[in-house]
Amino acid sequence: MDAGDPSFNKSSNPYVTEQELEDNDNVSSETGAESPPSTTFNDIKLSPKKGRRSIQKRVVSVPIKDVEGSRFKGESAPPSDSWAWRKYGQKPIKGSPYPRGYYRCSSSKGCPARKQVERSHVDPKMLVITYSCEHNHPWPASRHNTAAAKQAAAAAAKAAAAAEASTATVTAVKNEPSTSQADTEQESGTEERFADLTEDSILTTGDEFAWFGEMETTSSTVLESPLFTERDDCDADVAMVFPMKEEDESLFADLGELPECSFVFRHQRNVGPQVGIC
DNA sequence: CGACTTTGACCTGCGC
DNA sequence: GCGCAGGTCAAAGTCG
Repeated sequence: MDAGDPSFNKSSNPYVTEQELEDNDNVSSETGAESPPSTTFNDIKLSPKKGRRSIQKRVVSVPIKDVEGSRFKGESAPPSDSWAWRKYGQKPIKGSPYPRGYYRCSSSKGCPARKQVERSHVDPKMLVITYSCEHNHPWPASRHNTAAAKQAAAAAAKAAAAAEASTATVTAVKNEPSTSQADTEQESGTEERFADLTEDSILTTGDEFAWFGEMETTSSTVLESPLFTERDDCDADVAMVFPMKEEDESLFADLGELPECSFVFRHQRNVGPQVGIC
């Protein structure tokens, strides 16, 4: 399945919403404008630019509290995900009071993945993360397979403890009575997203960009959130089911060996995130 | 000591 | 062609 397949545009994350983005400049404002207290994915398939090959992007917006427990307390602290990222630049963005941080995947040599992290200037409580990767480039082994990975994992472990409280941040959004329009929209939207979580919403195997979804779903905050136990939808195409921490270990072990093999994340009520392996 | 962040400089695309 | 803005590079400093 090609990354351009419509199914790619849907995420397994029940809290994912999708938006059509024309370009990067719209990313922060668009996602921030909506600023639902949920994760937002946007897939962007860019034409070759600057002599680069086709680049795919996915935009994720996360509540900034999710990352407060991490070591990054600056303007744009990236939430922990399952890969190692190395910051290689930061630039002030015109029209935004917050700088944008540029991160490169350091999970492996030659890793093409990059991400940009910035605060939404519309909603400073939201972080807008743009993942990008060259199309057709296999996703490398997770950071767990590298020395840096181990170091990062150690740091992540620390952050995880600190992030434990932040997990409740997301949870509270779902469980507490809505006090704002945004909350109301988010909650109703959640149900819609659940309903919309069909076959098409699965990041299918063979799609080297399934990791986009994976990255977010493996975010410690999101993964541990009871939000993902809300899903009540069990399909036979789920090959494997892991408790989150097990998933972390098993998934990454396999990833390094099967870069071409993507994973399908499903989130089911009372079960938690699920991983499908082709 | 290696990996990381910071930060100013440089490069490139785009609009005028 | 010029200037602007976004993106990247690379040296220096920091951290574990």
